[in-house]
Amino acid sequence: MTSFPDAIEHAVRIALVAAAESGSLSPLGDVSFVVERARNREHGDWATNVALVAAKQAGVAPRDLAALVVEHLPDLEYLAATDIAGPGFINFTLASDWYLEVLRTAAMGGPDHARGDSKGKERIQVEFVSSNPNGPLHIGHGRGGVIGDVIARALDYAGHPVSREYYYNDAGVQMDRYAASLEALYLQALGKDAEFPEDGYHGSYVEDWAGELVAEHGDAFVDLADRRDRIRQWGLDRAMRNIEETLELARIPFDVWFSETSLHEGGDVARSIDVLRERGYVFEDQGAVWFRTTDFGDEKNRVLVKSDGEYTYIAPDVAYHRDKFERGFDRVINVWGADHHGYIPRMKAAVDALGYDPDRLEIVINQMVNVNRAGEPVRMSMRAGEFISFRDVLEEVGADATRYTLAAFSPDTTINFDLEAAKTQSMDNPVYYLQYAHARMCSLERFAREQGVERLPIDEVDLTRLTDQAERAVLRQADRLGEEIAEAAARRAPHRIATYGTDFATAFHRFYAECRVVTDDPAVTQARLWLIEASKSVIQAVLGVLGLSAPESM
RNA sequence: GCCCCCGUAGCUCAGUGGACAGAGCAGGAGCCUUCUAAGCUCUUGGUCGGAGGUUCGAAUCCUUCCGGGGGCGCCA
Repeated sequence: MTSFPDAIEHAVRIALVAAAESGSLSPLGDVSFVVERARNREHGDWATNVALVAAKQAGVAPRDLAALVVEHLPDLEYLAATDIAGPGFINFTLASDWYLEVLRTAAMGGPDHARGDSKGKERIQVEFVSSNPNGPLHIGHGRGGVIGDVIARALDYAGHPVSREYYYNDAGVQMDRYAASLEALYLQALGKDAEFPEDGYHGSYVEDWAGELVAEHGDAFVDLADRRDRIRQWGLDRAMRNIEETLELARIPFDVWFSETSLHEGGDVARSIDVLRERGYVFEDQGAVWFRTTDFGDEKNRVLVKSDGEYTYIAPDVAYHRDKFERGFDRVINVWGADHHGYIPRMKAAVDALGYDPDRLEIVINQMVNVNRAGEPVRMSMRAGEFISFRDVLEEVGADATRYTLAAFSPDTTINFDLEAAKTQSMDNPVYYLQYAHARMCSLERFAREQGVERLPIDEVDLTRLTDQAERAVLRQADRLGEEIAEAAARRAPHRIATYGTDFATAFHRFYAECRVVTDDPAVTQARLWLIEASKSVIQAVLGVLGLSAPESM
């Protein structure tokens, strides 16, 4: 089957050569031009700027060059018209046959009809959330979670083998502080004398969980020699359970849960430092072991092993990234909050120093989320104790509206997440606009059935009865599905899918308003029922990649 | 001081080299005795933060300044 825009680009190149051979144009070298969808309907379906970019080299005015290209253009399937417009754009209008192909493909292929081919696609790991297992996820983790999840879903749809991974720091100092806090509260709850650690965790959840610990184990841990370790393990399990439950509520699945401790126990941390040392990037100074990241453009060198013999967080992270590449991923994407952006040069340096191309590690940074309630800021400090968790938000606002709010904006933009606005079932909340389109499609099909209208096999239906502009507009939008998701995946820009979904829903809602589906004309009714089937495929694909539910009625 | 993100309509944001800058909300005017009005149509509203530059062409790329947010540890 013909595929656009490739077919047009190919035809234009042929035309350039043909024009040169006919003597009306001096031969051009490699010309770099684009063929893209026209923004306005008056500009047809596809447009190329070839005449604008090549005019200077050809020594011909853009519009004249465009005319030469059009004149020598070979026959192209599905092409209905070419026009020269504006400063020298060539616009291509497709025949309605093309859109009936789009309809058949979408209607028969279901939501997966526009999935990309996996042939030759990079194997990609997406690592995200990766919150420390010492407390609930907050909204920032939630944003990273939704962004990583949608990127992974989009990559998968585009044809990439994808592995979704959660890395948890269950070793390290933060874990000690958390365990010590739990331990102190546990002992205090049992009436024992215990001092709360100065750098302990103050969240009210710590108190709640210490209470659970007492309820579960009573004073069984009090006199144990390995009390702290037992409590640490219990606390780890408790936190992980909370995190897993929250992610499940948010519909964010993972393929691999990777433990930092496993790196230490497997000797990978020490081994990775050895690798760096062998490659000449390690030195000792003031009793500490240093990684010469400045060799790779970092602003200063970084400590791997502190003078007290403890690893810094960098050491296991080096080991972890080495492990990722040893597992054979072509590309590794990490989704981090903006507060970690300064860490990128270090991590890139590590990958480089280990002998891997640092470009294979990509970091997607997402900006902060401010939580408001009816315009008033909600305090978000972990330390202050009172903070609204991601789970609280999911439970209050619902997974659909929460996910949409976190996915619909560019990761580069700071989000002001207003709980009241997100809960409102209005157009402040475009998630309903998308879902309503789906519910409407289902409702139309139900109504047809209730009226005794049976949809005939598509081969027996005259799709050429779809002649309304609104019908064609739906199919024009439907045609974009595959490339929009692929583009969103390639740019790591999940919000593009939400934008596209809104465009599609708009076209559908307009169709609904313009065209009555169940009519006195059975042929038209049949054709429109198939248009709805195709539309369902598209909207379900969009909702699926965004991880939103597709309600059959609202 | 250095680094990252943002600055586009009253508000929240799309648009990162193309053709008159878009959407939703808010404001104004219409559309339900036949398929869901969580919808549709029309309309008001913009020096794309400022100034230079590159280009046939700049909201988009470069420089610089201004404003807002975040980050710069032998913490993670």
